[in-house]
Amino acid sequence: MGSHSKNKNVTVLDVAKVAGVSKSTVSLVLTQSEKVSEKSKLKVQKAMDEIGYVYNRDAASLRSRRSNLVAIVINDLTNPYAAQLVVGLEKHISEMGLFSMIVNSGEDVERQQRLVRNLKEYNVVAFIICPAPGTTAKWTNDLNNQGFPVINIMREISGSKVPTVLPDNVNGTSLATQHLLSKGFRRIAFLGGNEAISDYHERLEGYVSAMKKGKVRSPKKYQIQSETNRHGGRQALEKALKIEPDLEAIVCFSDVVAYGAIEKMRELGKKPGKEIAVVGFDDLKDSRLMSPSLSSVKIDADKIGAATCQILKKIREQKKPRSKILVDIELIERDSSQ
Amino acid sequence: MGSHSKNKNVTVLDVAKVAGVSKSTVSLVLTQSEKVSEKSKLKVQKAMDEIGYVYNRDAASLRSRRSNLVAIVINDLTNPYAAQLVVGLEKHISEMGLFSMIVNSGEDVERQQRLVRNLKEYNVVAFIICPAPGTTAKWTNDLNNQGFPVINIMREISGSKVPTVLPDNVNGTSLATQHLLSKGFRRIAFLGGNEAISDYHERLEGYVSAMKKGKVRSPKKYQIQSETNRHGGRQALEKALKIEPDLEAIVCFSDVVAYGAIEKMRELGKKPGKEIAVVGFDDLKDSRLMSPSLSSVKIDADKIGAATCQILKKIREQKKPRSKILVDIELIERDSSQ
DNA sequence: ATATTTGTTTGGAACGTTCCAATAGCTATC
DNA sequence: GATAGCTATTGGAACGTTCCAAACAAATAT
Repeated sequence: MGSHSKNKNVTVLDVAKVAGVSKSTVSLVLTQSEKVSEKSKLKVQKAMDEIGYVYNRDAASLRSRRSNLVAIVINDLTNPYAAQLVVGLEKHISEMGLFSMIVNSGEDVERQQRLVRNLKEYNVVAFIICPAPGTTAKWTNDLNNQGFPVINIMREISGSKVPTVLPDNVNGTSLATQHLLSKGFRRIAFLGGNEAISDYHERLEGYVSAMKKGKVRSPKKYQIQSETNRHGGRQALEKALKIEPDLEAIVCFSDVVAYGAIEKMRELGKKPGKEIAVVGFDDLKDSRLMSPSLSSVKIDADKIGAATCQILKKIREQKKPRSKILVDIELIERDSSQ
Repeated sequence: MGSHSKNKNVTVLDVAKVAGVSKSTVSLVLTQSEKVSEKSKLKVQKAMDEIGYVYNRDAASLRSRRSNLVAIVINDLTNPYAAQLVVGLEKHISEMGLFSMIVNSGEDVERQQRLVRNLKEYNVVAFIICPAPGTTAKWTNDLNNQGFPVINIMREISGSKVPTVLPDNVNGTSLATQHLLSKGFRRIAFLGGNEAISDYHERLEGYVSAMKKGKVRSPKKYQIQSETNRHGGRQALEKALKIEPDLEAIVCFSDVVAYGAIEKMRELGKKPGKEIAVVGFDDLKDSRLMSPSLSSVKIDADKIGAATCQILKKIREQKKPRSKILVDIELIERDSSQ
């Protein structure tokens, strides 16, 4: 039966006493200083194990005026790509010796604002934000000017001065569209997404420019907006088929939208990949394994994480980071677009 | 142009000076004490706005020996139900005036251990853990005895003394199976899940007992384990049809497994809901909107969150919490099982 | 008028760490 | 053998808050 009491904590002083050194030496060990002898280091570590010492980050952070917390403010945890992204970010952040504080804005600007206000109180190293729709440049800039480094990811805020990490959206849908054109498809629609988010405009632009470059007719009505979830995909496909019964292929705003569209095709008796070719965006884990396997534009969450941490490193070194990193994408051709 | 400097922070002393009160009074306002006059309170709040004061939780937490952080250690953020669960938990936790620290073990015990070791350093109020397979009772008990309250959710650890919140798994699959039996199906298989996790055993038990109660043959070979993702569902269904070509219905370990199974059916030319009835578990948001809409056993993430916080409240009040809360489930009948 | 109660406000100490400047213990140099 | 130049170690102060016991102010009771 262990002790439930929290009356008296084990502190560096206790460690110091047991190890036979001063508290300062213990502190040097804790901060992994170079200038502590191997002998002292071992003594201290042994003492810590022995008496069950737990480092108190509150005290450390208070005194040193820097924490090891990085805030990740994600737009929607229940979106599978967002979840994948968080995992990728977390990995790189922890490799930097930092700890991620993940919060979910749920695409709600006010909630986002509230969360960030709270997170400031923890003295976080930086805010990594995938901004909710409606986030203003002023807000991100103000936050930055208050001394909190901000990095925007996935979505761009026009006028914002904070460094931003983005996938090469334009190139992504452009490659996807070119791929479909090269397979001989002509009546190609763009499904899903909505104007409130910057990536919609970029992905749409890639599609439009590729169609133009291919000299293929692409009327406005081929651009069908929807919610960026499965249900949105279903609705968008239904609408698309009403507008263009001879639809040959679709470029989707995201894999999730593609999933919905494929479901709807089946419901309407159209064979996905056979009668209507499909390319998604994100390349979720499931896309490789479904049937037909889904062609998709892969955004490597690991690369996004790496790029974000590259900026984070610069910031910690007090150097000026690159203001924008475009992470390259890759078109993965699978059965849904043959 | 704001100041980038962090040389000198604005503290309670500055607020006190501006408000014309003592730092102690400012502190009382910050901790929302009853015994500060309305007049002082307003003066202090005005002063805080005026000079842009940011509360320093490190200092507060250090002095008061209690933080407002609750650790949520989730098994797999990329699992859609887990993400939904986190959102439900977060809501209730924030309603208690606490802040969630979400970390992802990725079903890896060692990573889980490392994360918890780190989180201890933040002096968290409690650990809410959906334990990775392989988590031992000793580990959770030790953690608890060290003075860190632990609450297990979704998965039970036999021999563990920590309070646990679970959905009524047995009843869930039992209802699902009874429902299929009442529709006249007889050759009903149980698909997905694996023995490393406690909920598998419970869900399997519900199915087995309902089949027995219905006096319907249910050989061991009707129980087909798999990974608990989409791909696992696909494989499980394929295997099931090899073993029993005249399969009439399936009870799935989770909705995600059901999604995979449904995909595979389509690939093999079997109509889900028409030729093979399907019931899932979790009731993900998508399940309502897909086609055919998926019957499922709903675990209300909000209820799990509420039950967990009920325990958390008891713990904070130093009272003994209930050692186990069984959250009721609900069978949602939709088109996939008519 | 004085004593008592009630309710607010207050300065000093404390939380557990890191920072800093000073010191001690070396070794190498002259 | 004295001095300089390292390197490793050290005690005291500081970070910004809350706790505590004491002081004060206002209202009520005697």
